[in-house]
Amino acid sequence: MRVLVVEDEPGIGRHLEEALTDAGYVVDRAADGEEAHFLGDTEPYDAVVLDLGLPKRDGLSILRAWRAAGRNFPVLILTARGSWREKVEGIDAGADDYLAKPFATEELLARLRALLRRASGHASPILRSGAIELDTRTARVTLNGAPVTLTALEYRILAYLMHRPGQIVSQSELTEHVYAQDFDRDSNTIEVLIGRLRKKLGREAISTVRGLGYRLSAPA
Amino acid sequence: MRVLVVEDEPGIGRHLEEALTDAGYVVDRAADGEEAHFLGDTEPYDAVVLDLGLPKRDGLSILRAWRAAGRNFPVLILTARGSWREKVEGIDAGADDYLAKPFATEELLARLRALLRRASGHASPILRSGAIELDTRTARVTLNGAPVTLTALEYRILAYLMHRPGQIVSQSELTEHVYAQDFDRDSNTIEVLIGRLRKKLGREAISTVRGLGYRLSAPA
DNA sequence: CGAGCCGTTCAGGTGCCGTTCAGGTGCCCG
DNA sequence: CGGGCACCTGAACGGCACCTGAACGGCTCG
Repeated sequence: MRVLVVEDEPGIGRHLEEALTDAGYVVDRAADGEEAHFLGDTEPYDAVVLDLGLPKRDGLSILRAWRAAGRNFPVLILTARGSWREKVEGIDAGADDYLAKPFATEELLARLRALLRRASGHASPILRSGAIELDTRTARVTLNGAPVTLTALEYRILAYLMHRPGQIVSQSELTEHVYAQDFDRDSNTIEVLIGRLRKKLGREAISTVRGLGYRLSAPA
Repeated sequence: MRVLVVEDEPGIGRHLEEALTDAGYVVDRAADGEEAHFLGDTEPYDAVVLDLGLPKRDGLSILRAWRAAGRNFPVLILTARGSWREKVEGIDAGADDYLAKPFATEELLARLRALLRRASGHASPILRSGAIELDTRTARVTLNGAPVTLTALEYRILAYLMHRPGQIVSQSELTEHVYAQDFDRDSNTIEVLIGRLRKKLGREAISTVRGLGYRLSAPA
């Protein structure tokens, strides 16, 4: 899952970046409004953490611009303590959740998980697909109840696929969501990793649709 | 386990701090309402001991604010003798237990252990994970019944891990809960201590999840 | 003041894993 | 039937996250 963090204050920003990276997300960071606007418009994020009160351009106006342009990733806004006016405006502008500063990092992680879950239409933090089960809270995967150990990248790829069960996911979509900006393109890393996932989860767990991409579970 | 003590009277405060530190907790201290509010909002405490009747800001309103913001660490409030009104209000505001002043230090420690235990979903004051057993009352650890002597920091790390069995705990999460505020970051102390724990408890007792953190007991 | 304990630092080592590469397989086209 | 393209696969590499042994230095206690 790839997340954009928009936060001008360096300290909080770095802290967020680290916490999210620790949690296994791919993180891009924007320190001012213009950069944020551009990145949110061009890169396919799975969620955005947006601080209001930025230099160069107000967070709310960026959010409205994104929504007007049809960008519909979930947005979690960070507001100053107790300023409920901002919360209301934020919700109206299209935010999905808000958190008052200062906040506990663990709470932000929990809410982010909830947003990602809701955005992909799941009710539970545990994703299931056939015999495969993935717990987004503990980053654990089991096959027929037996634990499977995955590497960090294998896990990210599987998690992305399981958020879109049955859908075809192209290789380029995968690389965009599993890596940060600027990633060398012509490489077959994804193919290798898909291969390793199949070895661990069973060949039929992931089917390939020639010319289009990959899909979870057999076409049957 | 990291605990916040909110107490304005210097004598009692120092006494509490010392007793809790002796018992192996990491203690932060707040002497007035504003500081307490801020710390509870920003730092990831495992429990809070909260005296009502503070300068600058009332304890109950702080508690309500924390709860409204979704902070759900267990809170033990200290009330004046026999003022059951405060107790009722405290429970309503989201306290988990109360203790009348003056109190016996032993009792406070016992109740705190109970709160921490409940918060992490354990029924017994004795935590078990495979062959390892940790008694939170006496701070004793045994491996296959044989006593193991741990240093203070080793014990804290192990206790935190055992409160979250099977979950991945990142290095930064460990430092946040095992040390007080402001701790020099780029250092490999945690790695060294994990290494020493493994030497005492068996290499497989703690498994490392590369890039994410550590976890108790092998995935098998 | 000296001894021992313990948390921390440092330097060097190890092994994992993301990546690359070379060659193979099977599908689709003519 | 043959060639080409998309994808697969086993092996190997190399960087970096993590490990480890040793030494340091602050602290407590006799």
